[in-house]
Amino acid sequence: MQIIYKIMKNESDTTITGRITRALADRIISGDIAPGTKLRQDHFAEEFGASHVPVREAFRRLEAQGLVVSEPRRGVRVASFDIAEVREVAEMRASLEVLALRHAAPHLTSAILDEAEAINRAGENAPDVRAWEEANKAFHRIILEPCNMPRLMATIDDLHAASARFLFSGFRMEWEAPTDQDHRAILRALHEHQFDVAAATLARHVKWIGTKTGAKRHMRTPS
Amino acid sequence: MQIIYKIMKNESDTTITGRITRALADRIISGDIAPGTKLRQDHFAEEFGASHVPVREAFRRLEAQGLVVSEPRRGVRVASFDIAEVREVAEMRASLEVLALRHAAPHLTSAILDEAEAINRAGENAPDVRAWEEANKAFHRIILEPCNMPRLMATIDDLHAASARFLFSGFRMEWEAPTDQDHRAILRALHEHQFDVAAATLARHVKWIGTKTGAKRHMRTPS
DNA sequence: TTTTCCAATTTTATAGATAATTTTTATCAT
DNA sequence: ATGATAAAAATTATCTATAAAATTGGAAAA
Repeated sequence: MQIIYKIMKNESDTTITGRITRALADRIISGDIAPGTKLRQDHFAEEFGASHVPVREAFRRLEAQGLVVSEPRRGVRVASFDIAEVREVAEMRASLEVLALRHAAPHLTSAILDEAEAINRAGENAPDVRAWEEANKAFHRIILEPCNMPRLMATIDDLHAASARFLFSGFRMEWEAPTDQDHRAILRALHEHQFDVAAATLARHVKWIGTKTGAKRHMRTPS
Repeated sequence: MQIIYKIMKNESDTTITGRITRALADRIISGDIAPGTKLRQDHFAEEFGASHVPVREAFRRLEAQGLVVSEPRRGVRVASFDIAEVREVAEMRASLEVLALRHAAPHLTSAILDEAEAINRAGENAPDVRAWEEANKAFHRIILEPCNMPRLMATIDDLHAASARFLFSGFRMEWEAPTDQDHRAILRALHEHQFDVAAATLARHVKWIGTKTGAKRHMRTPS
């Protein structure tokens, strides 16, 4: 999967396929398009004023990210998920983010940690889930990025996208910005060079998000 | 990256895109097509007696697996790799395979362990690297699969493919089938329900493969 | 000789058209 | 009514054609 290093950057806007990929990913993650919905290529071709070829290519990328599933000759539909997958993604994130943190730790400057703290504060004041998730992603990314492992980061990004889906599906209405104790604890540990503590906290944090988020309802194909 | 659950099965042969994807992946992994080689869509379209549209879709899948890199409007080329990436993939594998093993452990029957042992023996008698790698992959897969985490397994599969590339590139000529002590140690630990020992051995084993394999030469774009 | 620039060629990206398959709908028999 | 069946419609997969961009090769200038 997922390894589409460039897609997260602006290179995707160069090509029609890129624009479509981004737009569809956004809608799927935000829950705008429900799990199980079948995605017709002509429909989106028309919507984006394009032919269906770039739409199909976008589908392939989304498939690689695990956002849609594709059955040959039967089209693609938005990937559905259940508690098991929520936990699976959380566990994968925990493992990989800890790995990233271990490698990033030596390169973490206090400038970076300060910025992380700023991002964290922004998250705590976020007006809605969407903004909070944005800050949350940014927080994780800024402290992990210095690991200098592009493939690892790409995989983590994909997992974040999956996590975000669960988050938006579960918390949609009854949500308020929490003060993120875990993030603070992680930063404190990093400041004091207690990398094992930081890693352990990060792992617990990510797994907790997993259970907290998806436990409420299953998002299954509407039958 | 990577999450193309179906591709490993036979579903890929249903469609032209699938056949092309499989064929190209095989050639890239085996080193048949060198890193950095630019892949022209028309060329493969002609070779496979198809148009370039399915070729492009195959490219997108390969891109997701990290086997090719694509620059908009400039085509795709076989992904090159260096020591850093070899180590990166090894570390990711170590983390994720340990995770998988932890979840698989409770479901490991002695029947499964016996089969794993048989596969291991087959690997030790393998006539060439290719056969050894096949057995190696099968060994890892059979003890991890019971974790029942499809996304995790798909990611691990992609990482295995990357590892195989390094293996084939580094050991091409001077190779002979080793008796795999690590595999045996892992099985022994699993038999005795010493899961932590098994996990630790697995992690060390995977990382060792990483260093041993890729250390010899860099595969960079021929300039 | 080297460099720069422009045209010719190649290659990618997208569109439009066609074939093949699946899904739906309507009809008929039980 | 219910279920099976077949024709019709819709949809996917692929092909052929066209447009746009990049690469190449060579000519002109320094």
